[in-house]
Amino acid sequence: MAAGSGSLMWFRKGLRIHDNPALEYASKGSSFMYPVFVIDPHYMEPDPSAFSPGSTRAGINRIRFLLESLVDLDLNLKKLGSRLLVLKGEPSQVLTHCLKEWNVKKLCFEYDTEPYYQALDRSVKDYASSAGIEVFSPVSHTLFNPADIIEKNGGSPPRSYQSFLKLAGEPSWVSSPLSIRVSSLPPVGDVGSCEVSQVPTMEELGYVDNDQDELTPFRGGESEALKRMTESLSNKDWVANFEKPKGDPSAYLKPATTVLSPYLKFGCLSSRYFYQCLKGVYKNVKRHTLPPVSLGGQLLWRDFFYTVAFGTPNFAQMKGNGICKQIPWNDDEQLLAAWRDAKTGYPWIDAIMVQLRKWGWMHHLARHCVACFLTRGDLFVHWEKGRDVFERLLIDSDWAINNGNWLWLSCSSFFYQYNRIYSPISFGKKYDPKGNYIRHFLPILKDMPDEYIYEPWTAPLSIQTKAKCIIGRDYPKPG
DNA sequence: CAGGCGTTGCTGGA
DNA sequence: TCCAGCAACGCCTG
Repeated sequence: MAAGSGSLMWFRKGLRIHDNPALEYASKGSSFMYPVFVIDPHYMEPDPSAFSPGSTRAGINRIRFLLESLVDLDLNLKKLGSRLLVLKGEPSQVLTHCLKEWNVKKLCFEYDTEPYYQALDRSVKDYASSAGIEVFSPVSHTLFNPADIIEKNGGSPPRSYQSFLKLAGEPSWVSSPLSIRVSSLPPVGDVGSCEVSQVPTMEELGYVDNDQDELTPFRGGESEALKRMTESLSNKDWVANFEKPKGDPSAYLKPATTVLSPYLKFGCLSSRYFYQCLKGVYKNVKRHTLPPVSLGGQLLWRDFFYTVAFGTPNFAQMKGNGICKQIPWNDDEQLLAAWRDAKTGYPWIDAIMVQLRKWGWMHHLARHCVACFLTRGDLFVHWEKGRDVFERLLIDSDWAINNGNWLWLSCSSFFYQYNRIYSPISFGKKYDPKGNYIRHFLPILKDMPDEYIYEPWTAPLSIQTKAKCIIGRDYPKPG
């Protein structure tokens, strides 16, 4: 096939050109480079039996976000003289076939700490080394290498944020420039018999009858990520004074946070580049907030959860998880379904669940409210059940962070002050006394007077009639 | 092994 | 807006 040396750049996360060491290495000294993304049926196969449109593991919002990110990646590759090759199938089989067919000498992909990729990458690496192919798999998804932190701590991950900070220190790369701009890439070689396609549409993937009436307002892709980051960082005052717990969870027209999490999840934005840019802002202001509440602190939380998740066997479950408190949760499918389908009868809780379903994103504190409500706060349903719903519906769904936060909120690990419960009535009222957030996501309650919007079951029947919302008929009464 | 402390609770009072 | 009181867990440090 290709004379000289060819390389294969395998994209999974890390859907970006900037600060992408695997891409840089793949392009260096190669006469051909094959940039590949594999549509993995494990994640992408439509599942009509799921509780909302999408696949078994991802709702349509996240699948759409991924496809948008791939389209943008393809465009950015094309500007550099390359393009994205999309293939379908079980990734290790597809990869093995491509490696054989294209006769490449180098296989490059970003290191991934999730169990699914740990197993997958093992099999791909095994094949590559048996075939004499060089494998380059750098850590570039997080600020630190989780394995380094664990080693520094004597083999086990730190279990508190403060001890994590001490172990981590400043990232080694922080003062040296990251590779942000790429001027050109090697051309794509002959694809031979491999079935290469363009980035598919939702319809081509088999998502035909999307009955969802409102889709996420957040568009995927590296270009959008960089634009969004630049906009957020341009408000230096806001950046310098950012305190996560002071954000307003009911703000939806202009969210109280950056909403960069979905871009970090897919690697459309490099967390390291974000960190460096943030440092640049901090340098130019008199004073700024600090971890854990600062904006930079949020990136460190991300690394904290990646580190604990990587170093904890059975992290994503209660049983066999050494850091998880063993709690006799109930297994009530009806309570779970009411929570999942926004039918608890508490407008604040239900509105958040509707935002999750429609947007695939809610404010961090809103997530806390519904997670607390499902588990230790009210329903006492197993955190793994809530985790599954979030994992599927969130566009920023991240294995380590999602599981970590469910462990946190259910008081199973990291946090144990179980008497601190978010009130499903008064917590939201503090921020949004008129209930604008509820009215937007639960329009059935849009004419309910302010004084009853958080507790509509207390409204006299005459008021309910006037508001065209009878509790128990048009909107549920709390169980 | 005891004491300090922990990103983001709630209510009620000043 | 800030505080005390509530009741009280378990990790980390010395």
